[in-house]
Amino acid sequence: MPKALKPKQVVILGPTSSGKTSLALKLCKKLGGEIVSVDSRQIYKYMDIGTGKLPVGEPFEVEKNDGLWVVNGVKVFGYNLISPDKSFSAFDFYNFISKLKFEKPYVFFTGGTGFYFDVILGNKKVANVSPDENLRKKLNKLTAEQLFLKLSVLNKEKAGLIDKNNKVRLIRAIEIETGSQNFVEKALPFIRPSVVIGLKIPRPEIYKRVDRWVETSFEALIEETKALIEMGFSETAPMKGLNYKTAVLFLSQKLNKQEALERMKYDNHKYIRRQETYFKKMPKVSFFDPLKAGFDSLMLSLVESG
RNA sequence: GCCAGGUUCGGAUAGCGGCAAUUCCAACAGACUGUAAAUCUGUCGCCCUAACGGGCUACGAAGGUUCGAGUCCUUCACCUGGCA
Repeated sequence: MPKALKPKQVVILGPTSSGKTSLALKLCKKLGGEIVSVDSRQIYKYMDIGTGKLPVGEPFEVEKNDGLWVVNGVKVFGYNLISPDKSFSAFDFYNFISKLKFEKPYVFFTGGTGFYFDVILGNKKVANVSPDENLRKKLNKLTAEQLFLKLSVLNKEKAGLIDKNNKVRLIRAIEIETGSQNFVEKALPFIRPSVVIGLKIPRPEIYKRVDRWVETSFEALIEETKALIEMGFSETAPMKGLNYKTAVLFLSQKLNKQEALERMKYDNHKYIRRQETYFKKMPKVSFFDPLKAGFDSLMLSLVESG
């Protein structure tokens, strides 16, 4: 067994279809490295196609284990952690990666979930109050207005800052206030990357790329969704998210193929925009366009010197 | 040829005398402190103003009625359905 190395940490973030995984795999091959997927959907088992666990168009040799895939000999942590009916939070993700052991000189944290990055980088504070499903269910019956009122009574200051229309936010805020007497909110910095690479492709180009992905993955996605429904996961949260929700509508014949493809493309465009908005304000990110000439060698030298 | 229905902001749709005009999609901008591929917000004819606001141009075309017209009337053009 090699000694526990302190690997060099590199963050690669970018919207869907920007080529994060391809880049990370290339760099791992060249430099010796492992990958941690920072992605709130790739954690689910049985959801490989729709969450884009592997870049399309290239053949891969893959060994799939829970929590660890080996892709062309490169370890990828963070895939297949749980089944789609289980809930998983940013905090759970933090716990998962804080237990990982690395054996290579480099580790690439690559993904598209900005919030997860913020938590593991320590950019965002988290409170030590666990989710309370019963409370959430109860609160969910109230209107946003009622929730806001409730929060105002509990913590006026927080109520002043919160988005009054966002029930999800309001419920969590109330949960924190009522959940525990002595909660603390603290940042949990886990990684200190030497470089933070942001992938950014001009809109028309990246839209074209996802569109192509949607077209080529559609049939496989439908098969995957069918299997998920057969396993009894149709009512789970990830099935109501990007791509899968549209696949479900197609399978129940609420949309025809043309409509489903269009819907899926638009949803992905929207998602890309939301990701870009998030990444834009994250500190210390250097953005690069992977479509520009010399990108691969630029990345190589950046990572080595960083 | 006759009868009926339609033509509205990139697409679809509401509107039945006070309208720069509804809603959805697209597009664009943004929020996010244990659901984050989720959830939520704003803008969306042109021009001026820091803002309240103001000006201009617009609902197939041309006329008309009216203080005032997507909205009513007339004619024309195009599309759709029924009868010939």
